[in-house]
Amino acid sequence: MEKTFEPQSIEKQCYQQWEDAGLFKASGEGQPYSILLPPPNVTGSLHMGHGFQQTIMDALTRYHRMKGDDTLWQVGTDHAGIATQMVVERKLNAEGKTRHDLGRETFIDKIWEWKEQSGGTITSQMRRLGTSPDWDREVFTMDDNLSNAVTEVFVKLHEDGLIYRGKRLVNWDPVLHTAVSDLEVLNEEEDGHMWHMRYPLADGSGELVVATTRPETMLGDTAVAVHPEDERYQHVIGKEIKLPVTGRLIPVIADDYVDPEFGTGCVKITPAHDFNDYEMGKRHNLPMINVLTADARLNDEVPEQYRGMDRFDARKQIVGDLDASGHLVKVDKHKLNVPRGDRTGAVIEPYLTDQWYVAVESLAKPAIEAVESGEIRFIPENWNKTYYQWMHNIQDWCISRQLWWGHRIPAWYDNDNNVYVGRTEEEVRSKHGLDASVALRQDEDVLDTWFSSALWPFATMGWPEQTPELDKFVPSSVLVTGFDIIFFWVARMIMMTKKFTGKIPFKDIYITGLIRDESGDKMSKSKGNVLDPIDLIDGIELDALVAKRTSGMMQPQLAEKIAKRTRKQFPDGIQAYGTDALRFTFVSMASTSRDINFDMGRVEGYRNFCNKIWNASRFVLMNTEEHDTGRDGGEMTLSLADRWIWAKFQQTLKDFEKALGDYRFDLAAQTVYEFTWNQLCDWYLELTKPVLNNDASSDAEKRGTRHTLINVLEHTLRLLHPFMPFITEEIWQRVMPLSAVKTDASSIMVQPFPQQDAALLDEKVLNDIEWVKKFIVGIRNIRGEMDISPNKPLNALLKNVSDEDSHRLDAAKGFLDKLSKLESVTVLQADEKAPPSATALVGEMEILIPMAGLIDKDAELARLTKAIDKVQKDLSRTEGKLANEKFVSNAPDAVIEKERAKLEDGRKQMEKLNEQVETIRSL
RNA sequence: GCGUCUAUAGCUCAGUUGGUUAGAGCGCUACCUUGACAUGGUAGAGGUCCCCUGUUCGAAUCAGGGUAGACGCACCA
Repeated sequence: MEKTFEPQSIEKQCYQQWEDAGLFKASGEGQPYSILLPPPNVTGSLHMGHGFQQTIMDALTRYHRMKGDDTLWQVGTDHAGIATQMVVERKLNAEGKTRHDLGRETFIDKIWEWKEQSGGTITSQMRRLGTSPDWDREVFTMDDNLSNAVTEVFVKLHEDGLIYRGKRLVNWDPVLHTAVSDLEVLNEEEDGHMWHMRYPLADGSGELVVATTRPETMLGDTAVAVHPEDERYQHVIGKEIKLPVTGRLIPVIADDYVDPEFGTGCVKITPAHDFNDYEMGKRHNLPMINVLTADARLNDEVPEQYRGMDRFDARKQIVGDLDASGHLVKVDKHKLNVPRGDRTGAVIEPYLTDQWYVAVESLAKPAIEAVESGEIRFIPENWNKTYYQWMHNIQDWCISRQLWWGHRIPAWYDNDNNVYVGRTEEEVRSKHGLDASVALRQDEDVLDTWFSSALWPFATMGWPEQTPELDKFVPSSVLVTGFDIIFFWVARMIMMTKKFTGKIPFKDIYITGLIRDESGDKMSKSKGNVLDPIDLIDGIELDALVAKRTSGMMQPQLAEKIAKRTRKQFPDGIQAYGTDALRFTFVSMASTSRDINFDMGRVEGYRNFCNKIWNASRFVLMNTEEHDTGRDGGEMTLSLADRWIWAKFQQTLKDFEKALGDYRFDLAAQTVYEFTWNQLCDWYLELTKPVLNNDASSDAEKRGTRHTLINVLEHTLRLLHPFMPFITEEIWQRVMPLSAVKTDASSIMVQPFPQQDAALLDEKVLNDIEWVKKFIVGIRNIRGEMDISPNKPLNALLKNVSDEDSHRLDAAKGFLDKLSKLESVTVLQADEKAPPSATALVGEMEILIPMAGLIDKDAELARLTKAIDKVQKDLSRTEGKLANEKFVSNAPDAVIEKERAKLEDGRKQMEKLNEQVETIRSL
């Protein structure tokens, strides 16, 4: 094996072999276990969030596959209507064209072209990450079978009266020229103004002052409202206002909605351009005057001088005109929430249009119950509150989009605008008896992307066909996703899957945190703090990284700052850490917290961990290759250390599986890291040396230790495999032939996961080695603090040796001599006097290292004083507790027992330490 | 306005139903090229567990109230 681990040399080849061998497919045997990949944007590329979540999904998939489950990770991509259309449109714009220049058909062809060209990016990046979904089942939301499912669902919901078409106020994105759902609108507080305007009464008897943040909407005002009990305005209710600028007459109405305390207590009402006003308009049968065009210019409903003006230009103009005519009272600065489209950032306008809606109330009910009953479980649990809050207040879902890229709505209109819904035009014609003489045209709109995503759990399994997969893999075992799409996606999947299959879509919903940069900022292009998972795997030169972060920016003026920051943070670019290190970093960061600050230091640490595994394996192979490892039998004697490492392995395995069951990947990672590095490498490998490098060891002893070495490593590789697939595969291929494993299988990934075996968890052995460790550490400690070279052999004297100590000493003598470099160990008799020494305590046994010529008196005194302080501190606490009668009478016996033992222990230690101090002082 | 979350070492984070000497990684200090590994080893330093009050024999952990921050939903023109 190479001296250092070089991931890039093995990963790609390894993956290819797995995929070629068809190892990612469900086995068809065992309990079904399945995970749905949240379909990424087909033309997107992998970001840290994907890397994070997919690593988790892959770890679960690999784990369950090894456990023998019938494991399917269903993969696929999403057409991402708005996002994809925007990308292609932007490319067109760069050529000086718009989609309208091309026309619908040609434009859609262009998008398909773009999909062909860049559609493989994210799936090939997933392969770099080592993910193991069943690629043969990969689907795309616009594939025929998924599109059929979409149509089927639309038609059925329409038949059930749960999809309807209606003219309503919607959130309109004037850049995209489409309606968007409530969820796609972000409200942010921004600085704005409040304009106070004077509205004269038509009869000349006075005026009312109204205030607005959007003065241009006054052109569409159809009333002024006051509170019905507002004494100031009783006399004007029912009178008419002569609307400035337009001269239109509008009524003064009374409505509870008006807050008399706010402003003047008079509100201008614009039903066609404000959601609250719209409701009031309906209550009072007010006319609804739409004054805007689709791109938010003023339309022909307004006085001529404003027609065709952009809404914000018109705002200035109108304010100016009102001022000039004396209708402007004042302008105040005002903070307000501005609704913006989540894709475009454009200010959203409430806009009166015909759209398709899903009536969600009846769908929401079973979806809420599924979570309330515990059938579906959120992890962490508190997310169900977020879910309930939204579901209990859910509004009908506007599903039509005035886009071209997506599933076209299966509805047709005749020339009288009668609407017919059906799977095809033929079906519509035959169902409604419309012959060829009736011209039909299909609805121009497409469906919200999330409409098709909502069907993911069953559409990917072949629905509406009744397939075996539908039976087996619905519900799936766990959904791994971010909290940002609980409403967009998770809730809607639950509703749709319940409605169309009667089943829940998944049992567990594991909500991951959001990956942020090292200081907690969201990673974004404009902040220039984005990390590409592939760059962490392969490494990237500084210049290339800077170029990447500063190219294609929406705000090029930020480029310089970003370049500077990047050069400062990564003066040497980013090293190639390899996939396994990155994956281990991801799992180790997956705690319950909502934000995860990505720390490069962790990746480096886990790269070192990979290297550690690599080198430990080199050691094992060096000592087992061309040796008898007992693979084919032969007498074996296991050393204390051999039995101990198996016990430790079992402990680790148990903790690991518990953590994984709780979705605590961080704890699972920590457990295996601690075992591998601190137990296996730091102790066990060292403890094999006294056996293997000792001519006095018997063949059976050597065979036993070699057998343990190779097989514990083999087990550890399988334990680590779900998190670190590549390095474990690479090493396993060399280790397996020496181990007890006899298999035809070509890969570790289809080996069984290690089995828990309580019989190996030998408490006595665990305690014995703890004693050995304490012994060795005690001596190392003396060396460290006394400045005695680690190489200098020492003679140790032992005092106060119990029978147990004595047994342990016999069993572990070889370990002790070697690991703490002892020339001799002498047990002192009870009455024997010891020479002045440095001391370490192992329980009650004293290790004495005679000081003659070695040890500095003051240093030893200082060391002892420190030890005494520590013990004393503890002792006083314990004494205090036990002296407290309330403690003794209230605390559980076990706790009291523990404290008593501690007290006794502490006292004995104190005694020994004090004796030592006396001895040293008397020198 | 309603709801959720966070605060522990210089940094990034763990800490199970209340009982630990409050831990890990990175960083820091000293020593060590010992035949797996300097991407390493050994030993160490480093904490007012955000603040206050309470419950309790006992609180990082539970309750109440603050402070600072993050987020979601709904919003008064």
